[in-house]
Amino acid sequence: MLQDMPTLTDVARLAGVSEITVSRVVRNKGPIAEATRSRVLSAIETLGYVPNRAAGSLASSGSQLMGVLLPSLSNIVFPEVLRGIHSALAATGYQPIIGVTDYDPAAEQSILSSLLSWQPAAIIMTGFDHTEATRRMLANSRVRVAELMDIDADPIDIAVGLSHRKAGYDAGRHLIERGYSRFGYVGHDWDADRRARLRYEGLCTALKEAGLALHAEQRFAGPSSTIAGRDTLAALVSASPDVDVAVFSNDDMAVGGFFHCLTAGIAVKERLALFGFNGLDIGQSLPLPLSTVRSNRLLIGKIAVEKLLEGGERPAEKLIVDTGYEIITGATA
Amino acid sequence: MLQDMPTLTDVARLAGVSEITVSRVVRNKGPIAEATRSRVLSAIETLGYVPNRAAGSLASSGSQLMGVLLPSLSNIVFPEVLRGIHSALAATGYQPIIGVTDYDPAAEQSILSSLLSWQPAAIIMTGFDHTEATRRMLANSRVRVAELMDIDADPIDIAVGLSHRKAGYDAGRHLIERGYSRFGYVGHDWDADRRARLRYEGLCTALKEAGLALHAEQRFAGPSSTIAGRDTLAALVSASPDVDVAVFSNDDMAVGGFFHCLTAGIAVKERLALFGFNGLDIGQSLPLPLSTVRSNRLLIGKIAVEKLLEGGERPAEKLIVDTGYEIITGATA
DNA sequence: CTGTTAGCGCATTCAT
DNA sequence: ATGAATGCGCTAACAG
Repeated sequence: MLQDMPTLTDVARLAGVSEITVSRVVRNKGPIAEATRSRVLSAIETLGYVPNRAAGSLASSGSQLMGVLLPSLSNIVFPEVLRGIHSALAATGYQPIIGVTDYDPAAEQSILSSLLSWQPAAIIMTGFDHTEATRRMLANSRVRVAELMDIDADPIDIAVGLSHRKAGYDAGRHLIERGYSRFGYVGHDWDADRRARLRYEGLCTALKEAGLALHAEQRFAGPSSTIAGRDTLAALVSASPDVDVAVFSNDDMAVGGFFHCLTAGIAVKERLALFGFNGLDIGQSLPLPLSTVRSNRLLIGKIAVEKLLEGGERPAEKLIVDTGYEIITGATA
Repeated sequence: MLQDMPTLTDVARLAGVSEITVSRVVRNKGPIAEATRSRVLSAIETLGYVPNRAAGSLASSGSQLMGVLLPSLSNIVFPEVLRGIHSALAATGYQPIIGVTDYDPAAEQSILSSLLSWQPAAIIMTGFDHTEATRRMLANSRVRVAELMDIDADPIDIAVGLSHRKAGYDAGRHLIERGYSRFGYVGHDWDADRRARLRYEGLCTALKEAGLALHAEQRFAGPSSTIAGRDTLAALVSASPDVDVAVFSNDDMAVGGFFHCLTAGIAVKERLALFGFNGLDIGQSLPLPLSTVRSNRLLIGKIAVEKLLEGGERPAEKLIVDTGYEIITGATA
């Protein structure tokens, strides 16, 4: 869509040097005499030259693009990961080129192919749920790949995240130690959100080990949201009024649950304890800070970028980075 | 970073046709016999061919990329705009390539130059606050540009958004009609967020016209957040206990204010009314749905893409699309 | 420290 | 409906 923009050749002519010299100045590569450099720089300035990266990318068979595949932008968690990615990228001159899969492996596959066609330096994906074709494309292209959020499975190359199963387990232990025994679970659709399910499984394991079991359970048949959490807790409480703690699939749901308690006049913690997952700001700004587990979304994005850019070729060894988590005691449990 | 990936030539050889025929099949362009098409398609399949868009872009001097410049990813509003952009793009085969400016025009300029180097089909930016160099680059490149969120100034090409000044004014009128008279304003840093300031100005105009003025005012010296809203309202109320309505710079701040009222035992609406801006889900899921103004973030992103892709060349006429807003009466004012 | 040569993979002419 | 020739703007590899 551009037009007769100035090219390397124009800059070179004006500066009285060869094209490759201009190229070197632009990329800060190779030794350049200060005098030439500044001559070139001023030529660039006066012409308003903007390099054409398509050409550069073609010539060097590589790009300064990093492909990012996110399942969704509706869940605040992924913009936060993207923010971490962006913060690590900012210093480097790389740009993220993003696609949204809507939790659909087939969509992921088609978007991946379209991202790969830009010869990205690396690919960042979410989770381990890929089609066979996706795996093949990744294998053929040999780009480095990071799979984020989760470390409960075997990665293609690099995994950065936390063990959701273990986080769920530890949350269960924590609550059991605090004396709760009649557990309710308030969840959302986990066909899409596989990690919520892993936390659920971890929780159940902890209960079983303590000779307990889930006392009640309600799952909203859609994505998580404050409103879903509010309504689903209402349903849970009306079906099983005697639960003493509600564990939510995440903080959004838990904040909604908190609102329900306010409305229904349920004394939070005294009569019903609430526990979330993620450690979002909104939960911590509640009149009673939410008891939850802090996951490090920014860090996950940041580390993924660092690790991807660190090495050159994809090594034989797979890499798993555990960004950990931390139980926030809070005031709701 | 790729390696010996198959190219058009390989596909052509395997299918027994010329390169250009393969190219035509890939791009669905020009007349192709069904027989050849399927032969080519299966060759593509067996080789696992992925087109190289850098080459395509170079040859055709255009790309299927849309540059998106966002001021921030921390404020939920911008991921939502991005979601609108993405939803409109999804059908088209375009990919967004994004940059985050942190509200800094100089950063915007450098990121823009880096985005332009990919020969994007169009550019989406936020607001009207650009450096001179930015304007020059945009003029030279001749790409179509949409400036989002705001329509209170003269756009380069297309503006999509709403009049924040008018929204602030209407909010003021609405509250005055409901009988409030001792207005407090709870804001955040508006050096960055120019639109918050426009709303503030609109509010002040409405007050002045009614023979009123702001009774009290507190501005948090940082970005908006629930916690900032909570603490800043606390400061406002302690300095001026007699305000009867608090107008917040946005919903995040207002939700924080609501939490403060809960904690401090202030009867919302009876003793102190609360009013926000944006119409976020979180505000509407409060025990008392927040009184606020709905801005249409998804729509803004969506329309921007549609308008950008609609025409070919940049026309002489500038285009301004008002996506409007709507006062949500809610229950907090 | 700087220049020469040769192509990267594809799309745009214009033919056939 | 298909093909041949040419070049997009840049960089790798080697010289010098």
